[in-house]
Amino acid sequence: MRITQQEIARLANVSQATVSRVVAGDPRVEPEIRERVQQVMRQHNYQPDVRARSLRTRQTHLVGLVLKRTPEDLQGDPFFSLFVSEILGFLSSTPYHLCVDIAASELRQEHVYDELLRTRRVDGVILVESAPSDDRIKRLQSEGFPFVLVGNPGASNLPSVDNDNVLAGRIATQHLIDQGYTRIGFLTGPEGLTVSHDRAEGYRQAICEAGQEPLVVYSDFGFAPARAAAQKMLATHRGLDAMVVLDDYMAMGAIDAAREAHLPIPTGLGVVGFNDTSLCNLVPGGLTSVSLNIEEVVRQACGKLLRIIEGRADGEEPRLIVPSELKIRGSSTRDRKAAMV
Amino acid sequence: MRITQQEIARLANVSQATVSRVVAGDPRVEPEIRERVQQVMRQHNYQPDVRARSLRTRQTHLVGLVLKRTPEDLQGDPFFSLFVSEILGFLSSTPYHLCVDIAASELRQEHVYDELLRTRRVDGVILVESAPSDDRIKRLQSEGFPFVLVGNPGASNLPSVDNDNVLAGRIATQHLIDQGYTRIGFLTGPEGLTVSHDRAEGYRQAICEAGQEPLVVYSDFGFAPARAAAQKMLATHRGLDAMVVLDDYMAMGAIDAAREAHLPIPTGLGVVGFNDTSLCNLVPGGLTSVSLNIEEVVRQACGKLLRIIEGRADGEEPRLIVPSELKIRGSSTRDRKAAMV
DNA sequence: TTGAAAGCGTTACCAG
DNA sequence: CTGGTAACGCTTTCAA
Repeated sequence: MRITQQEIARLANVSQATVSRVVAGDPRVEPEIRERVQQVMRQHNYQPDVRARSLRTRQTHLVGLVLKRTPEDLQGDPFFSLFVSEILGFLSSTPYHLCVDIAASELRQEHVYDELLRTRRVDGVILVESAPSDDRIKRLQSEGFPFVLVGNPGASNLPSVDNDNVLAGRIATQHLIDQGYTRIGFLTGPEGLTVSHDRAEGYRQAICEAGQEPLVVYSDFGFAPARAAAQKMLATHRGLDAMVVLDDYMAMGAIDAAREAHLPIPTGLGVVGFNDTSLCNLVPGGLTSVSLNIEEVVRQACGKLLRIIEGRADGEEPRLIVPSELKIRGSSTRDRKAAMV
Repeated sequence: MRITQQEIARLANVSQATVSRVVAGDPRVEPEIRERVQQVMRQHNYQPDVRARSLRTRQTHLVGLVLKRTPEDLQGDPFFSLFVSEILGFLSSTPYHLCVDIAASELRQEHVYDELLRTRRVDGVILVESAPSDDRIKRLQSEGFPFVLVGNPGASNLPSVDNDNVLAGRIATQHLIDQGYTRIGFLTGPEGLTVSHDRAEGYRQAICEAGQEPLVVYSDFGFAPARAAAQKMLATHRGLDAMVVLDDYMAMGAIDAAREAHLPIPTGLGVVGFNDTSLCNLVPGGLTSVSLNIEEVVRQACGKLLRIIEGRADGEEPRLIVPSELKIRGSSTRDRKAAMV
């Protein structure tokens, strides 16, 4: 059994309360006594039991991240790595830790929700990829549980950090129009997700302003589904000469489909992705991508969550928008003629 | 404040002890009473406070994963996604959760170690990429703290799940030899890591048996460092016609370096990676890779850890080896002549 | 400045 | 089968 304050107290000939004060750095302790207690603590390598402390202080110093995807969907997705590693980086300079959970099915969602929040396992949660009508959000709100949304401001005024996805979709599309592409499709994610919808909306705006015909195709996340969807798009719509794709990973799928269809990139097919992940440098000439500054988004989201948890988020504007930025590479620049395949 | 057993007891006109029994599913409760209590619990959506429970039972149902890399190193690395998502998948069917931490510097390591283990925040830890002489391991052992090593059996008899990395290195190398490559280099990870060393050892064995000259180059993890190292290798050793690379992600860097050096793959340069990640399908013709069956490794490691935590690992063989398997694709098959670049 | 003691919400033991 | 009660290890009043 681990050594307790009680033990330390006995060994240092003081009361357990005094040991607690020394641990807490309470100034109301005679320097001499403090020294004696610290000595004993060091000697026995004492560390306070975080479970007992949690029970008293009602804080676990744990933040939860609940992912809605299946393990399979997560596997090769660099967005996930980026997201998690950025959270870890942020938290490593705070007293908080990260508790990750995965809950693909509705049933699991419910369960994880209960297990994480209602049992008070974590102090707050970061939610990603939640639909605007997400049930969890209502429950979170009604329970007054600290949370922050990433990527889904929706219409309401919930604490969230997001990109202007409509604008991001616009930027990507406008860039392709400016490069002279005339039949531009949009390959997006599953229906019902705000990201999918918003970026498609921006795409529509730009396309319509340019007097072109919009074409939006929904697909599941991931390389293979995107590839299949892109194959179908290319087969069905022969004139297609460019694609905006919901994320870089899916864009890799589209690029693979183009190769199979013997369409050189960017001359035969222009491609723009989102997230500006490390995947972009993996395709010859590079993949043009709209950087959403995820690092910044995550940092802001974590900061906001901790402030909410600690009650320091008083007059703070709940919604925050982090600007996007187009990173132009070979996959969309016709003049460069950086052929691949 | 969340509702407690005390409250439930009052509302159901029973003692708090009885409520506890109902929660625990103790059979020694009058069915009628049980029903009444459950009714009240449902009504108020009662969930036991995990912090109080942890304090009593001395179990947090949390397993820790401590990563030694920096957030930057983690970013685009699909091995990390794979690893974590597999753990999550496994744990989601158990009552355990995952607590991830990152600790790049020695100082942080020490700190995270204390914070996670000595404070009893988690029930056990999964260690990856630890050097064989890792200080943490000794401490873990002397404290009797449950842990399992992944990827580093070293010489000792610690609980671990691993691949036979020497064999994996051999397989990869032998394959290139069989394909007729005659000047094969090995681009490995940082020095001092068992994986780096073991795979290089297998490489050396195969190379020497074939009467070729070994060439091992160390590099940091990640795309960019690997690319830089590969560039240097290709510049310094002109005859080089194939490379075994420590992981797929780094192999992507090597492939990029080859493209810059105008070496077509696989005719100009044969490449074999490790891990068989989704990256392999991202290069035209595919990247040949030694699958380490990470999914299986992770599953075994998690299972073993939980057994150790729960004291069910009695006579169990501590070390476990999961077999590797070569996945042949275009990047190493000369006959196919699937040129890229 | 220090100590005694009251919880925090459970589990588990011991009587009845 | 049920209720009372003592921990679990800590923080935080309240007196001294």
